[in-house]
Amino acid sequence: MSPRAGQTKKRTRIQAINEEKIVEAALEIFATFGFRGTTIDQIAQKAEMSKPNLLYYFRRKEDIYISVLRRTLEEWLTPLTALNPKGDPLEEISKYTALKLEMSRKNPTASRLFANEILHGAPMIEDVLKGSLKQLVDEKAAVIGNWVKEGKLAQVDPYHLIFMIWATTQHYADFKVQMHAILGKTVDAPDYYEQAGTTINAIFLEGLKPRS
Amino acid sequence: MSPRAGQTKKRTRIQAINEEKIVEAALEIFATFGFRGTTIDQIAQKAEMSKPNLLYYFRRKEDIYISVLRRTLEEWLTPLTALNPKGDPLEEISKYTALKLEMSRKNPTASRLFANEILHGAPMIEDVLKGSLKQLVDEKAAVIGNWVKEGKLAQVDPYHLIFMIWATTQHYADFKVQMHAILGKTVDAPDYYEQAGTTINAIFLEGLKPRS
DNA sequence: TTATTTCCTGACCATTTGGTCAAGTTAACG
DNA sequence: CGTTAACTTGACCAAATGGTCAGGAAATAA
Repeated sequence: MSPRAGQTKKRTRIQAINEEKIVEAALEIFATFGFRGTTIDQIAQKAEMSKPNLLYYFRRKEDIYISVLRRTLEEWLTPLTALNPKGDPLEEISKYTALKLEMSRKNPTASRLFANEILHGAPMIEDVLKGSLKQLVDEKAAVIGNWVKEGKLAQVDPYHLIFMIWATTQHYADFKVQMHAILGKTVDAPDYYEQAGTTINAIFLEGLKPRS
Repeated sequence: MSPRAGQTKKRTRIQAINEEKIVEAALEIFATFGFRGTTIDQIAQKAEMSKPNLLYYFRRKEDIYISVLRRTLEEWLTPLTALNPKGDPLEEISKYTALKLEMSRKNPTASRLFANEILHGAPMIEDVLKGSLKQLVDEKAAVIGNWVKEGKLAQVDPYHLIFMIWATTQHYADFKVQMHAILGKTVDAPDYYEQAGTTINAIFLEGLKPRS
């Protein structure tokens, strides 16, 4: 019988190994070529496995994609969870921003996969977005809203602020190619992300107005 | 003989009309499904034209795509051109940001098309990015750099600032679906983009630190 | 009007690709 | 060791899709 990945049916050793191999290979391919642009053969090849064998673990291409997406999404949202209502507001936001930027640097593939899905209307994860994601964001937006009310932050809309942080940091993963084209090899320099972080942080905290 | 779109061969009346119809239809389809995800049939249907007829004007799918991309890219970069070295720095940047946000609102399709291309490695427009785009950005980054030197702006890296502006504003087009999922119907509210603009501007100018 | 060029279409083709299946191989377990 | 269940594969299929082509319809020019 087929193992039906994702079920709780007592996974075999080989099953665990192979599913892991497939999902890992699929992440990179999907992120690069998108869902339609990816062929099962490509994934199979990268996972060092025959196509029928791959399809033994995941019955449909869509199943692999969803599996990869869910795993990525989970990882992707972790930093926001860490935003601490009891911490210092400016510091918390700085930390969160730095963490997101760090993720864009270390795992741009995940960011691109996610961006691609959203860009195409998020057909596979609409429910997650409207469910757990919305819930988490609502919660953290409330925290930020309180900080604003208490006068610990400038008067800004919490949701738009969160969007701004996402946009700014993920841009370094999603639009890497463009940055590379504009800046030349600088992008690979070790201090590139450091400089990005400094600039982002400066603007988020102090804004562009010069202080004398 | 085939008309070979893009050539300077004395375009007929019908040719002009149909090429326009095709490119316009293609923009929306490509932006929604990506290059690989789009079928010629889809474009033909949207352009109210048979597939062979469409292929009479554009020999290959790629030709349509490139045509759409180039046209979009050009429009997309116009606002940056308007950044005036002799204007007031903060005002110029505010204006530019507002303009980009406005474009994201009015023409999200173009933004998504572009984002999609970059995300997939920009295989078709690498030369443009490294050419005219780089040139333009270099020029404007120098302008901003001067403002910083003159003490009219806070100490920030001009390139990263430009990236931040792009990221923040385009996010409203590219990640619209996600925002919609999180905020509910609010996204369609008339004051939604106004609120976005206010927040973005406030942060870019003043930062998050509360001022008493 | 007539000749010529441009435009348009149905039918067709080759390739790609998601997915199946019967049969063989390997691992696990008693 | 033997039996059973899990795993693997080559061969195959149907549908989708990019693209061609010969010939007909419509403009346009003479």
